[in-house]
Amino acid sequence: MNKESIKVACSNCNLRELCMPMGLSEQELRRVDELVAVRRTVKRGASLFHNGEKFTSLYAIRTGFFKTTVNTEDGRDQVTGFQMAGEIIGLDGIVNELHTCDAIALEDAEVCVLPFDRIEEISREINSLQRHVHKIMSREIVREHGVMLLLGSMRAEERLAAFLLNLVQRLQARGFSKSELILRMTREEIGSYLGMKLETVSRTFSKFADDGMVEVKQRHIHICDADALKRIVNPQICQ
Amino acid sequence: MNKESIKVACSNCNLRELCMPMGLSEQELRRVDELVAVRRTVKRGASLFHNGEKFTSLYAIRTGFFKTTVNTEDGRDQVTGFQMAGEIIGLDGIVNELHTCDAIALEDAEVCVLPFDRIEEISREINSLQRHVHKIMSREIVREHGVMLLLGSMRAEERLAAFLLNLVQRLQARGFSKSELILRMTREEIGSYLGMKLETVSRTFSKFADDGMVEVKQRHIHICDADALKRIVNPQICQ
DNA sequence: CGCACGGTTGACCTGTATCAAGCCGGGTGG
DNA sequence: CCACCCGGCTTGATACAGGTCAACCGTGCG
Repeated sequence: MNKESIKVACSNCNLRELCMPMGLSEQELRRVDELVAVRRTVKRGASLFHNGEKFTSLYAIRTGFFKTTVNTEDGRDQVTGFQMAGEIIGLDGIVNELHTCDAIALEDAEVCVLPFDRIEEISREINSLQRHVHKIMSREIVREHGVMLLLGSMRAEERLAAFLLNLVQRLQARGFSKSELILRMTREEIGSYLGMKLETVSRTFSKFADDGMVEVKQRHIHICDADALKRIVNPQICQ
Repeated sequence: MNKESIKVACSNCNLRELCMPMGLSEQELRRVDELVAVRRTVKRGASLFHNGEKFTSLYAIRTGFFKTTVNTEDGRDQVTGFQMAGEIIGLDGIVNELHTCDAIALEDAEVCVLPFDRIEEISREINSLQRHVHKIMSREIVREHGVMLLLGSMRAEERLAAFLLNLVQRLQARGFSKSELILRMTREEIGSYLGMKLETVSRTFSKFADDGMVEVKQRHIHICDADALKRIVNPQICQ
């Protein structure tokens, strides 16, 4: 476990518009800067927190890429999400002050540690921060509704197409290409997230490639025809 | 849409320990009582809110039983949860100030309307209420992780067994029998929630009945052997 | 009473899992 | 620097859980 005490300021972080509410005054910004205690680096493959660990803080991802997984006592496990820069992890820990999932870095990562009692304290004073915290939690609930829809009612091709479109859309919002991406996770992790086996993930990639929708070269994905993928997810609408 | 203005007090509601934080002072309790504007009754089959409607309030269920569903433009829909007395619905609406799912009453119901800006206002003053709101949202996130695990990695029998055990456990917490229950939803709604077809739900019920684990008579379910159900969900642990 | 909706059951089909073999590419050690 | 190894990926053959389609039943309501 690697902890470093690099003091940082949200006020001049380039991810601010992802983590923080808009339209704070100078004074409020300074108040929020106090919130971020330290940054912490997490090496690829290491965990940010584990199921059962005491919850104290949320984490804002500055760089890197994470997966979160829940696991049953009998060894089954399920990837519940993939998180990238600007996203917040750890919300699951609030209820029982224990984390209920593992957060594992899929590449070397750096996170801002946000002690939760400080968040609560400051959000009592700054209304827009309070609202922001509520929105972040609500957004996570809505995201999970989407995953439930995917797992409950889509077939393999639809799931993978939806997954790729979602990833590329989030990357695009961060200034990356909307047609080129590098997967940070294995086929098995994708499969776990999408409720399918790694072989099925692989076959479905191959099928998409055969149909000329994507080019797949290991973890390098080029999306040639995003509309075709959209039509797979939602056949009715896209003619 | 049925709206009634019955003024009520949380402070002497018998569901208080489900909706409200513990250990409030007299004065705080009075403050919280101001929160609940009105109650609203919802007839069986009617909606409390719809996808796309403006979000203003959360709802605490006083009596009755709801389902929430998300739907795609192309007509697919997915039940994301079943809610009973003491539970809070509407959290999905906070992010975009629009509801993103439908809440439908499965039997005549009564809810307390909790205007969200009042919740935010009062939770700035009462720390334990603030913490309580955060916990409710976090609990919903954790619940959905559980559903993702179910949908992503369990087989039909495991899903239905987990579903029954969850329902009966929540009913028991409300003072009902731990072996007897009446399903408020159709086989199709159960199937949607569990990511399986209604025929499979029906067959799986029949199989459980053949194996002597439950007695099924339409929507009346008697759980004869809860341990056997637990063993289905989690074979490793329960020998 | 009869209709309609929800539920059950059967026969058959298909999508995905499973099992197995082989490939590719990157990192390590000689 | 090259050879080897190993983890991750692909592909094929086969199996099976659950989906689909269809017929029928039961029950509660108008």
